[in-house]
Amino acid sequence: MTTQPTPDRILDAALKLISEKGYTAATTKAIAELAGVNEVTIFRHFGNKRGVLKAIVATFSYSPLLKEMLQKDVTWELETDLFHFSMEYFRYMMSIKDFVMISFKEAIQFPEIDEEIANVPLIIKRELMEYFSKMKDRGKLADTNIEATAMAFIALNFGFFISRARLGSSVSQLSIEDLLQTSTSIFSRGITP
Amino acid sequence: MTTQPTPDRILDAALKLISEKGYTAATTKAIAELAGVNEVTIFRHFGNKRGVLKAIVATFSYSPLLKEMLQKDVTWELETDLFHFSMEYFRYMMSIKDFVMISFKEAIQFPEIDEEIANVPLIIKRELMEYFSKMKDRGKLADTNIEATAMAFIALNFGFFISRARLGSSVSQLSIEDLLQTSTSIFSRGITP
DNA sequence: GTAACATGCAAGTATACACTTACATAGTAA
DNA sequence: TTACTATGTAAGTGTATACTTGCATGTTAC
Repeated sequence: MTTQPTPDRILDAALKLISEKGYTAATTKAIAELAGVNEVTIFRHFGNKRGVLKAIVATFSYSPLLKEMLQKDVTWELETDLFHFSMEYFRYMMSIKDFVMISFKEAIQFPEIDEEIANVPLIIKRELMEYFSKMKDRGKLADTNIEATAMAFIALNFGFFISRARLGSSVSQLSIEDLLQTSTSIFSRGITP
Repeated sequence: MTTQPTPDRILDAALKLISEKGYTAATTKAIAELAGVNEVTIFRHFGNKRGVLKAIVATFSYSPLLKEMLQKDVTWELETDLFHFSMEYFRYMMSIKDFVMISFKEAIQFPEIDEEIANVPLIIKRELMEYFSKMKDRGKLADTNIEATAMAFIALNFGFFISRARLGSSVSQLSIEDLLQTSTSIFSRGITP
């Protein structure tokens, strides 16, 4: 059994507690306890509490991974691509779920976090619009406003993610796969010429 | 100029500060200052800080208003109804925006709030499913899974609301009306037989 | 073996916070 | 007037929090 290095354990614990309780309510004492280290160790590594948050933000900083992910495996078959995109998007967002939750809680007090998260939909919007443009050129897309179409698709997937992340499956027992299957089917039908 | 009664002013100030900073970071001192009252007055009215939150939750308690709103002005013309629904939903959510934000921040620490908010999609889902069922009977709906369809439509609208509430129009300059027009058009096209 | 380093432990400081108490004051109702 | 109610003011209490300091201990690198 390999133990994680101390700073990592601290960041993991902080991520969990801050995403659950918010920055102010997540005390350094509780973070230290959860990480299994002494409270002073936190200050030795990160200077002060804010330094811990800054380190968390740094680990989530925008990576080209997202853009890459979106461009991978394109088949130029509308429903296939939209479903694939939705699944990838959902997986990606779930992987940064705790960070998204922090950004919801601390957006006003820590604008740096907000910027980091607000970037995601912007990147996705650009990629989607490019994809839709090309599909239009190929005659595979009805004559709709491309930006609005992209925004609608983003809203749809974002909505699914937030519902699951916040409410779990209490609203609907259906699996994400089923839900995304249906939604992308409806959506692609709605924008097919 | 009529001044609001003291308890109301306190609740308004608390709603604003807690929705911005979260429960722990919104101090009673700051709430009192914003409300223009003395700090002790808060405790005289609400006992303790938690009492303030409880009072806020009470004012947002589920009213039959939402259900009523959803059943009003149904024309049994798919696109018209969906657009009307989306606009009403958006307006309603915006009116309780601060409360939704609090529920995002304090869900784990105050389950009562969570229940209150988690109710909204449940009610809407039920109403939407009933509407879709009837549309199916009238032969105006393609043969899709009704629950998944309702969930997709909810996710779509929820996504738009959260985007606006959190990110404003930084992601897209298009007006909500335009966005909802496009999205409902796509959606209704996608589920029309 | 020894020096450097990371961590634990114990104790402490200053501050901010929720909340209390006692008293003064102004407005309202009988 | 009198009595009551709502609020302000001033002063305080106990606690929790972020953060510091000094010293002990164990591990690693050479």
